[in-house]
Amino acid sequence: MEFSNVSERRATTPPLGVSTVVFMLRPEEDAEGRPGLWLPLVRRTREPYRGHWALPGGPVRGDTSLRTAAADTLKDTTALAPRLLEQLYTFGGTDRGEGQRLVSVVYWALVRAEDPHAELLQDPDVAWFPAAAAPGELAFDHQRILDYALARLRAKVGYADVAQRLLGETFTLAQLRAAHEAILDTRLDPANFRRTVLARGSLEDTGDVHTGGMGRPAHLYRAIDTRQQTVLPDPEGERS
Amino acid sequence: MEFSNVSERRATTPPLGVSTVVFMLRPEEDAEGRPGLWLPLVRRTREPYRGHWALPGGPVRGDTSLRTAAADTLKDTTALAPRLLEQLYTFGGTDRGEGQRLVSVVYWALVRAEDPHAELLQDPDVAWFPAAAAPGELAFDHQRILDYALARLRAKVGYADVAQRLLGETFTLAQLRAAHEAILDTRLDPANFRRTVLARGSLEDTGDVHTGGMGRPAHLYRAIDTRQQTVLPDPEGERS
DNA sequence: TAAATAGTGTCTCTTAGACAATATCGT
DNA sequence: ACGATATTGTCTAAGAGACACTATTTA
Repeated sequence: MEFSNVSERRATTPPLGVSTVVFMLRPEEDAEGRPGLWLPLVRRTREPYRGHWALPGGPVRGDTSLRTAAADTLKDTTALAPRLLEQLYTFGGTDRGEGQRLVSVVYWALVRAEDPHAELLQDPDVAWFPAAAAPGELAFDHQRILDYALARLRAKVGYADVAQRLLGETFTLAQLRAAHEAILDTRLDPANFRRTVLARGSLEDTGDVHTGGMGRPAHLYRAIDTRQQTVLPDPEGERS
Repeated sequence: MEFSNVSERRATTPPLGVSTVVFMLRPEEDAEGRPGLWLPLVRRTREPYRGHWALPGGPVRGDTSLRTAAADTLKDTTALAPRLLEQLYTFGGTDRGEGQRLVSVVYWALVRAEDPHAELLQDPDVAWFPAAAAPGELAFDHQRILDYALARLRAKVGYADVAQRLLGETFTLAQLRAAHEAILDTRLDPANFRRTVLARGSLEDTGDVHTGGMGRPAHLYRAIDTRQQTVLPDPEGERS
């Protein structure tokens, strides 16, 4: 962008980092037998906030885009490719905790619950936590960032086809509904949910059914990407 | 935020800048006698893109917040305090035009149409342009940024009380409707607009009427800030 | 008076939600 | 058969939009 108004640029450009709020649907049942939203956190090994949990992140180097930097830190922590990766907000207040100035471009991501747990549990400094009950006091302003990411996710799930990214290739409407319920922390009427989500036109009936469950078998659906976007896309998001 | 995963930070942190898309409602009538959306641009005096128009902006110094940096550049160009200043998006691709890498945190702002024109017109390198018809080829990726800002504004005017910030202390519903029409580039039904906007509960009838116009005098309304926010606020936005 | 704008009333259509009713599976 | 879940049907309430109608000013 270059600087249109100022003739000299001082050597005081603040350091720039990327952090990512990663959400995953943990299929293990919670108290009421329903899946829940979890996120990975990293324990800080240095001051400030040594020992506190923090969002995964890292510095931005001059030769990588912000989005790539976010994707890289995501791969480092979860070893998964994000099913959704969008920019959340850039935090650049002068006092975001313990003195030092840092500008953080924060992304949020959704990943599928496939295999990451094992290797993560080997590292005691990386762990998954319930999104609504982060452990103790998070480092810096990360609790506020997490709250904002959750609020954005909750808002977005109401009008965009987002929750599907938490699930596998095919899924029943009950599973998709469980994902919505985990995000919103409410119960949704199965009948109305079905109509609402089908009306969006982003689901395709595979014809197969999911048998083995409790009651009547449910049809399996697949996400189809609707090329005619109705919502504002991330301007630097993935091309397609 | 500090870096949780990476042990060393390279000295390659990209330079950081702020730019702002400023919208103003120009009361001078357009072809059909209606106000229009305008924005200020700055002519580049250096390479690259010398001579092209660009969004006003500047570097971020280590001791100012991003929001403050945006407000400062706004003051430099329009000499007005923004009635609304929100973060738009952070552009940080590796090739945003003509080589050099720059990360730009972009804000968008609304200002009232009061007095800025005079002093701006004295500077041939700062000028106002219709938002929908920016001059020639803008520098860098600024045309895309402008498009995105317009899209966001158009989306937001549908659910948030934003257009009022373009007007003065008191205004008629016809003036507010004209602002909406300028933003959306459509005509709105006066009757339905009245009901919709009054239902939001953010307007207060002053009791006074606006006389001197063509037909029946219209009541003057005032914006009241509804403390119970229903939309997601800018997380680093103004406290209140 | 006519023209113009402000403001009210009404009608239709769509959508969200509550909730009843039916369908089809495991046990 | 019974319990559980899937799926469909139906009813109501709220909101958006089209449009007729009334009210009050200037010319």
